Amino acid sequence: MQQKLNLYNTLTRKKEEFEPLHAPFVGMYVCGPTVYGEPHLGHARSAVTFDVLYRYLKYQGYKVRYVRNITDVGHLENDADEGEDKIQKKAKLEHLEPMEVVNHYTNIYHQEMDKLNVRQPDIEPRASGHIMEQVQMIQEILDNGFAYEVNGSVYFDVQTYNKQHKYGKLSGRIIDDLLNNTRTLDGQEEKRSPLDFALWKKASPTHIMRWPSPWSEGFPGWHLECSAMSRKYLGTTFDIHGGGLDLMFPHHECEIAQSQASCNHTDAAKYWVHNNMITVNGQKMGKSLGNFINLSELFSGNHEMLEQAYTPMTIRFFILQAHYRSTLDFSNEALQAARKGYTKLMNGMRVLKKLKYTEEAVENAPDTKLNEELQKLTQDCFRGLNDDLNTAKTIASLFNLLKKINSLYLGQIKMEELSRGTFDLMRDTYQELVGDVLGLKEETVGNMQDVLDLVLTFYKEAKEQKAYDKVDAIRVELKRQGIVIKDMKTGIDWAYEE
RNA sequence: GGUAACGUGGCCGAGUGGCUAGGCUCAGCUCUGCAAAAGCUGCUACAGCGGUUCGAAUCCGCUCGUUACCUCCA
Repeated sequence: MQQKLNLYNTLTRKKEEFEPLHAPFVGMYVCGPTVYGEPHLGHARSAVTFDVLYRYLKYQGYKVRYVRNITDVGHLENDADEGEDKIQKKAKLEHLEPMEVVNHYTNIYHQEMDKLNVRQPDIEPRASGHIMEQVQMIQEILDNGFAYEVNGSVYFDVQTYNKQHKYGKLSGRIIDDLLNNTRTLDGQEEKRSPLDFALWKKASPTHIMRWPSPWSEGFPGWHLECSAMSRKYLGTTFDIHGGGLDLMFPHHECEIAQSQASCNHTDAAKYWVHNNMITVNGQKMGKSLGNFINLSELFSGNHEMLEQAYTPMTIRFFILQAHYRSTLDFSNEALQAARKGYTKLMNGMRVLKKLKYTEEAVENAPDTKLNEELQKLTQDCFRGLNDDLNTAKTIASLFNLLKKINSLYLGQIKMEELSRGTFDLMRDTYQELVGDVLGLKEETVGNMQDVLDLVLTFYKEAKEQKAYDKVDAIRVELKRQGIVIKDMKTGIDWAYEE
């Protein structure tokens, strides 16, 4: 119906028309969180961005297999041999088993994602559950001559690899520049080159998380898990690989190299998609800078940078109102504006439910110009999404559509001016894009208890006035909602219907 | 130091040569018992300086400013 989806491919630095390798199937892999801390706004952006991509692909009829991993091992504090595993470090701090840490933060991640209406991926593999696959992959890379073993650890040989393939193709890095500018880190004497990265690390005596391997008792390197798990569930080459822009180098670059080195498949994925960062006062929000805001803090308002609490849908809308490849600056003002914009869209959903196309209107000739305008507006909504998932554009178009919807509701535009087809198109486009694709849903506002108390006050007044028709009406409606009124000598109260 | 971006009106944020972005804020109008909602109208823009072009926020150059990646981070 519309033009096709175009995606910006980091690999080619161009927008490309999306063409699956094996339509109608689409394989999509996105780097998930390392579960050693609470999810923050940055996690939300990545998750929401790829959630919309997932939803839109499904909306277009593709059969999508969406894999998003949980990193629960191998992610070190830094690249040096002494670098401590993030999970293990946290476990020590809190006197917990590493897997307790992992479970704890994985659960929180899931809860927060649910609140943001982020759909669960089809497969959510954990690195620690795929050690065998990773060991096998290392063996292949060794056999192909692109890795070497030193003291029980295995490193990827970047320079040997670079002679046959191009290391740095994704991030646009030149290997000589890297060599000249890499900072010297402690504990790298095992490596032949500072650019080499670990595939397997021998565990030091104090290291808790360890597995047997042909080389030593140890643990896999961070970059390996994504290669091994994407290959296992999506095949050696798949359609889309996503993640945050900060993972492009070295993480994704290493993934491409590992894939090529192990099974000689180029690029691992056809489209590499990266979301940009969220900034605070123009600076990246990140763990290392300590300026990040956890999602739970946003939802509760409990953070010094927050003037108030913001609901999950406000956050989702805030993220979607910018294009995913732009940085997005956090501020209370911006979030407050997002809240209002979101509410406006939701009010539109409610209005639309009440609007009915009147059949008798067909007698009158529709306004051709208006119909064409509305059809163009609906097309604009899709055009935005198709243009590299530009949700900002789509939302702008939805607001334009909303003006017409509100005008219809107020009778400023007469229903008979529309053709049935135009009305259906407008309604379906709005409802499906807002609800199914953008994933915005209604949040109940206010406190049910307060509303009920108010109803009971009117109920009591009606009884005192002996207006029993009103009294009965209130009873009937509340009962329909599963609530019964209890008239007691001591007062009036309500209870759930048993 | 290397590489790559970015600088849009009070705020956020789209827009890669000519077509109103949009949201929030502010002011006015319509509607309205009051108010709100909604609709309509208005208000301030493209960091600066040059250049290319019939025409540039959009292409090129320089200057200023900001950021990211190069080490863990979505």
